[in-house]
Amino acid sequence: MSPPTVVWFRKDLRLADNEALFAAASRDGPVIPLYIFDEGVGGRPPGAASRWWLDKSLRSLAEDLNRLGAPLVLRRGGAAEVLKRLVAESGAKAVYWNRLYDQASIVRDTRIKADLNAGGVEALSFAGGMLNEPWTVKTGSGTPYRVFTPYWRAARVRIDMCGPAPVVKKLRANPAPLASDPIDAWALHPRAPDWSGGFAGWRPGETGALDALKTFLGSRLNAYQDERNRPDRSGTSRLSPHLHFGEISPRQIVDVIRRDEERSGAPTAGSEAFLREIGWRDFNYQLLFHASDMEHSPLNPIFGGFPWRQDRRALAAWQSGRTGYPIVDAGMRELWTTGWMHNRVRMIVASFLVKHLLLDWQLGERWFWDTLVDADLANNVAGWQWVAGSGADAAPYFRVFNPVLQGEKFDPDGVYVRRWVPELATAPSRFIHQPWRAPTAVLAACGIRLGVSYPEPIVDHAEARTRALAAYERIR
DNA sequence: TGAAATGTTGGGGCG
DNA sequence: ACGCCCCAACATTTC
Repeated sequence: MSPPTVVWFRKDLRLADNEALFAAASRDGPVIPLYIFDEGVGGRPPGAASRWWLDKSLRSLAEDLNRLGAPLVLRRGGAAEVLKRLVAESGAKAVYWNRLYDQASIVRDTRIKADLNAGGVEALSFAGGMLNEPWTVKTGSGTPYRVFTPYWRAARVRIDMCGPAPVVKKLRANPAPLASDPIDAWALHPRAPDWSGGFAGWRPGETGALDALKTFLGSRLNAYQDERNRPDRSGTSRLSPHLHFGEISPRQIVDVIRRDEERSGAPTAGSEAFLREIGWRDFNYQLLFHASDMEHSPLNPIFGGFPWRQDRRALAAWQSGRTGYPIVDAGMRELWTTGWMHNRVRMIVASFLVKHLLLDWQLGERWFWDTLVDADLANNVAGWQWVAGSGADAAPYFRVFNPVLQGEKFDPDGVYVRRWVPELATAPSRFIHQPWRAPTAVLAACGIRLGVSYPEPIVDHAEARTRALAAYERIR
């Protein structure tokens, strides 16, 4: 009997387009699928919303693997030690995994690979969940791209060369059963209190991911370019958490879109716009790969001296959706309730924290990390630095979103605001994004008491804008 | 993947 | 009829 191969699952909780799993399944011996819950080395621990998702995603993966014949082994602890022990227990001669690209994971995995190899165990890593790995797309002079558009021009043509790995249909189980933690023991699902009631719309796991993609392609892709900025409608793919956990890979998405295009003749504006968003994900990964300290410090060094304010009350108002700006508050409450926020609104609330409140983007980044089901180091860090103006290809600092205009433009009837800020549900559309401008009689007729049932704006937009521009002048 | 300030233009009211 | 002014509407520039 050939020795078993361990497949170490990380951010690739899927059976399709899983190179490591496919390679292991193609060998003679049994396959031991393993997931390690490692809260120590290997980057920051997942936030609360991510833990909620991980719980369901692992259960789904375990079911799928059972169906293929090889049960998922769950273990907790330092990855190096867990792997060493499992290899000894099982007599495995190979450990396969799909690569991660953040600094902490790279350091850990490199060491593990060397240790395993030194112990006579073959350690192999495979291309994971990107269209192009971070080091593959370079400018003519060999440096990484810092601006998205030229990056995408170069990356876009390369993605056509790679197709997804075949779906794994059958696995040979390890003859001897291996100990596995009961997943309940990891307490990933919140209790006392269980605040996850609003997460019920999600279906973590590979099946849920494929269904989400199918629904999106079938009904929303065509209009994506126009609808994706409308938080009052469901124009986005909602694939972000599935992508983060690797329940579906970008390559699968490209593949499905391409076959869709072949059927209809030509690429549509919708599919190109959507691909571009997947391209942003790759772009962010390669930014963080080439500048790993951007997790903690601004990519543009002049922002190191930025005069951020300290204001716990303002931060709390932002976090809890009580800034008095309806579109901001709606977004923050959608996030808190569902673990997700529409991308357009993410830009608005982020701009508000950084520019209107002059609070350090890292405070917002940490909050998103804890509350988003799709919290992803590269996307989160790059996104916040983009908004703050300190990142690569960033929005210029003087570009200050006006939350009233943004609301009127992208949520014209206030449908989104009414949904998430029920205190304002009866406000006339004219004033839904600026209730403080409504005549007293109008407010009274709707039962709104500013400062009582809904807050007054915690900052004045014009003043905040001037203050932000002045702060920028100080570091310029 | 903005907004606000400033500049320009052209139609219409009006003396 | 003519010029002046007002002010949308749009364009450009500045932050």
